[in-house]
Amino acid sequence: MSKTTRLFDILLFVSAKKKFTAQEVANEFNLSTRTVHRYILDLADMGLPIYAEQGRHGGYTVITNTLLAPILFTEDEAVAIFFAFQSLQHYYSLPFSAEVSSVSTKLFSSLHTGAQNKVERLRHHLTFWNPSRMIDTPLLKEILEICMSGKNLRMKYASKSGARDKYIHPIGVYAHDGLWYLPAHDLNKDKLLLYRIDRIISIEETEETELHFITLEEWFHTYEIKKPIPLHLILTAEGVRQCRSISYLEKLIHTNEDGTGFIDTTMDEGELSFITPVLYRLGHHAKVVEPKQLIDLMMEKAIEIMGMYTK
Amino acid sequence: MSKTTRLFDILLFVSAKKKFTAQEVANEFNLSTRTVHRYILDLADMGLPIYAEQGRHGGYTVITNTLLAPILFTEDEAVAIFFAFQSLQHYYSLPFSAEVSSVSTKLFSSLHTGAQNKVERLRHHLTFWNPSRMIDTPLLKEILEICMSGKNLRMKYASKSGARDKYIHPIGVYAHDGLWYLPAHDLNKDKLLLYRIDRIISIEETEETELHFITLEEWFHTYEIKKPIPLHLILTAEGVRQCRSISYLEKLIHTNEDGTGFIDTTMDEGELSFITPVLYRLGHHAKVVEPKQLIDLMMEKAIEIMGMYTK
DNA sequence: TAAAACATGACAATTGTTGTCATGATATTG
DNA sequence: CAATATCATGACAACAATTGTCATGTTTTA
Repeated sequence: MSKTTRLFDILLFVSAKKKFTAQEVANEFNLSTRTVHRYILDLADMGLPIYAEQGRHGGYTVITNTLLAPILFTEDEAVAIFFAFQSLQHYYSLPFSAEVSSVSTKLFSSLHTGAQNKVERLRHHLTFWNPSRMIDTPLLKEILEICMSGKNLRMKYASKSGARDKYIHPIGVYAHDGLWYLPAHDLNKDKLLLYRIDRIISIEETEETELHFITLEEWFHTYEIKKPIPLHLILTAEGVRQCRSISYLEKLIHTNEDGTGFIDTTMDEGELSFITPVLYRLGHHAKVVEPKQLIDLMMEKAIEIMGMYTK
Repeated sequence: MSKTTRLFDILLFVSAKKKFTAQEVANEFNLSTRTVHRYILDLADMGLPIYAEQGRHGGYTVITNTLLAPILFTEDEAVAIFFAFQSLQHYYSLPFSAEVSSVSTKLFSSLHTGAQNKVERLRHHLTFWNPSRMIDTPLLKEILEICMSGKNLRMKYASKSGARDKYIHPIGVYAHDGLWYLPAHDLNKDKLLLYRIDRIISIEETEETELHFITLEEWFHTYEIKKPIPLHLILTAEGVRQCRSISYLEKLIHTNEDGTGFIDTTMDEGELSFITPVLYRLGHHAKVVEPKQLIDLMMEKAIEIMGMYTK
């Protein structure tokens, strides 16, 4: 085996072990301790942050986190990583903010000047934008930990009606539009609900549970209709155009030859509150045929608004 | 210099040069051609995709993109890259889709089994969600190129009133909520406008221009009020709560001791169309005091809706 | 056919690596 | 304080790897 390969093997071995003696490495790799000392000098020269403690119970200690085998990237790949991180930049809270900047620095400095310029130029013309929020989500990391541990959670939550105590089994966390959400099984109400993590005031971890709950992936793909109600809309040509930009509706549009269209599907009653403002904005470009409830909600709102501004 | 270092130097040299002869490398690094041949064999063994053409004008050719010096990452950094890419996963179109999967594979396979499991577990509990769109944006890459070249652009654009020819100077592209946008200077109307890239039907590049336009960064930070109008809202406690989730308004909220609040600011007339549906949804939780125009728009909408559903 | 390139083998000269032994420094333990 | 376990470093011979030179091919093209 070549010296280089062996050196990297030792690098991985010691960086995983964090603390070790020369003798241990010598045994593991069948080398003399003298050679191990020489190797460690080489690794230190290569920049591995390692220090030695002398005397009985002494030994070497590696400071960094566990290292990975060196990876060769192409320039294009480095650029992709760069912009992937850029897309996270707008988040006020992230589970791994330190890593984002350390990786960016490593990559950027390993690019030659020409490529660095190219990245800089790209940065002036390409962005992944998210609303930059001022809302802090201090409990994010802790809640993610609890999700992974499979434990239940008692928390104080700032709901519509004030601070409430909740007892839940968290499924996972996800970010959307600059905010962090927590889908969870409410153990008091026995149903799946969605919480905003920034609205969680305090938490109190509890025991592990035996019960199996769905995963986050399943949560996203579960589209459970509990109380099915019909949704039937008639769209003008402009209505079709606008609905195509609404991810929730775009897959449901049927288009006529003249450019107008319609939507005829079944939805869950719970979605009414989401769809009402959408249809509100569409105005006469989307006429609701069914359900009656939706028409009523829109009328109510219209009356509410009119009542506010007419004497 | 150790063989390894030299080998990597040569790797970087040849991967940047793409096509070269053994003699060139021998001169560059002061080696005999025999040794260079041996080195190239080593690199090929290490997996560098390289092939040789024999005969006069022959030489070696490296197939991949330019490679970077090998980079050592920590496990945590690898995980961060993973999830950064995950956040891009929902985009139907990306300027660098191939790289995303190649990097993910490289990183994942370099993790040891324990860490692979950890990533898998994290994946079940952490997601960056974006609406997954079905809208294709085939011209994205080309338009990004044109942005970077500084050229003007003639295009056919599917606007509200049908396909229109536009003559613009593109500033840059950005993604938001699963869609790609193009801020650009309209050279006919002489003002900054925002286009949806998926609505661009065809493009036709034109000459470079001398004029200086703003960068994408500046575009995001420019908040130009052309026709200032006042915005004065009175919020209930629930209105305050809801406004805090609207990134556009959250910074403007003033809160009273009892939990209610108000917004008193100046905005541009152009923002009226954006803010009307927002206030509509807030209903009686946000009462508009000023401007009159906004009240009128809301009343109009309310009348439009009422007219649709009353005989 | 000559020239320019890759391909590969043999071999001696040179260079690099390793283990052994030796010596020293430093910290801990009984 | 002496014994012990650890790092640190030097010298040197045995061994292993690398390199350059020379030789002999092959392939392609002007």
